Amino acid sequence: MKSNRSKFAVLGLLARGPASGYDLKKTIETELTHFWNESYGQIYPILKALADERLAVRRVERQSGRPDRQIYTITPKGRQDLEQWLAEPATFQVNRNETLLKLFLNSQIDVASARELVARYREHHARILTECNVLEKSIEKRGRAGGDAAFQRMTINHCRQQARSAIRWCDQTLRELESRGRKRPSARRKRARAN
Amino acid sequence: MKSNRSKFAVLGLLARGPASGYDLKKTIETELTHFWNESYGQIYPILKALADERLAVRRVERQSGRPDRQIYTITPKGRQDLEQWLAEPATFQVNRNETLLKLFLNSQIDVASARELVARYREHHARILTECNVLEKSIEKRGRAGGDAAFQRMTINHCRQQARSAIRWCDQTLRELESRGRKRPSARRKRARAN
DNA sequence: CGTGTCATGTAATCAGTTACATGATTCA
DNA sequence: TGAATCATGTAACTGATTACATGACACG
Repeated sequence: MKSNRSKFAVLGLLARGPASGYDLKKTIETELTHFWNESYGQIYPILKALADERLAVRRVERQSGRPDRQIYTITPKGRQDLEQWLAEPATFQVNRNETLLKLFLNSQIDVASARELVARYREHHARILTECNVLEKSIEKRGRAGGDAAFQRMTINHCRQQARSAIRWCDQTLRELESRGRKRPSARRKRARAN
Repeated sequence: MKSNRSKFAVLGLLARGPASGYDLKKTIETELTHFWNESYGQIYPILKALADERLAVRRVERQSGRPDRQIYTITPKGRQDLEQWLAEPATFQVNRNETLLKLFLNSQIDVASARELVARYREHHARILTECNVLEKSIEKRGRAGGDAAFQRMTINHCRQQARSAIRWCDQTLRELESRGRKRPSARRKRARAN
């Protein structure tokens, strides 16, 4: 482990209250979906490591009929480490975008598949947009007491605005592709016609 | 290798013309920077693998004074595989956003560091924005003959619009944080005052 | 004389996903 | 009866970065 982002994601969620690995996964999949993800293959080993480092303690919640729940609670030391990490500036890395890569490389190929590519991309972001709206409504309803909800709303706004902007780009790009498709057929189609 | 995205990124760039690993890295760092990246640790082994699979052929360009260049040229089979991959729909994965994660987790902590976080995020996107403009000018100047430039411009537009949208979000969020900072001090500051 | 560029490659390590194993319960 | 949910974990593997090794030349 070097950057440890997953570790602090887990630790940070524990700071909101005791939880099991299963719980955490649920939370990530609902509240953080659009800007974070973790698999069980990361979560469970990390929880174990947190306990080893005394950043969290583990307690077993017995259940009948179904597997016992392993509940982790953050320790003061855990909180301290977390705050330290939160105080450090966030790092940035390139967001790889397969759609843009394909579009870029498509130049040699054909306009129809470029259109297809962008259309799918649009659908994807339309889906995200509706998911953001659903999520926002759900936090409105349960109206968390803490100032917590405001921060969550900020993250949702970010995702929503990015999605909207992506959709606008798609529409504009589709228009461009359309006019291109009419005006000058691609190299590939030219080749096909020549045969 | 399962999804092989890096492999096709490399192959796709070779489709634009013969190049060395060093060349490819350069291209990625300039033309694809905002939506793709590859390290030498990926590029060189991939080039070797492409040659093994006959998707590219390798030739040595002798140089005096400096190391020989290993030039790779895509083969017809390589082009075929590439086109197949391009025709497949792009996959989507969560774009992990460390800033949003920290903001989300910050709820418990303090408003000042949240502000700092967003301010840095803003700077980051302002930087991207200017880089996009520089890049666009550079492709305008050299005015590639092919329809190539249009596709590249599309990818630049995407990145630019995302950056603009991010900046707008930052401004809006900073305003919100400011009003919060005045109205109700965070839990942490409250604790500090209580002592 | 030091920094940056040109140029290629490998090994070690980290980060992350997927597949597999297990098994009871609930709901349609 | 079959699918989904609850629940935890490991092993194998893929994907990607970083550090290391090498060495000449150009530029200020």
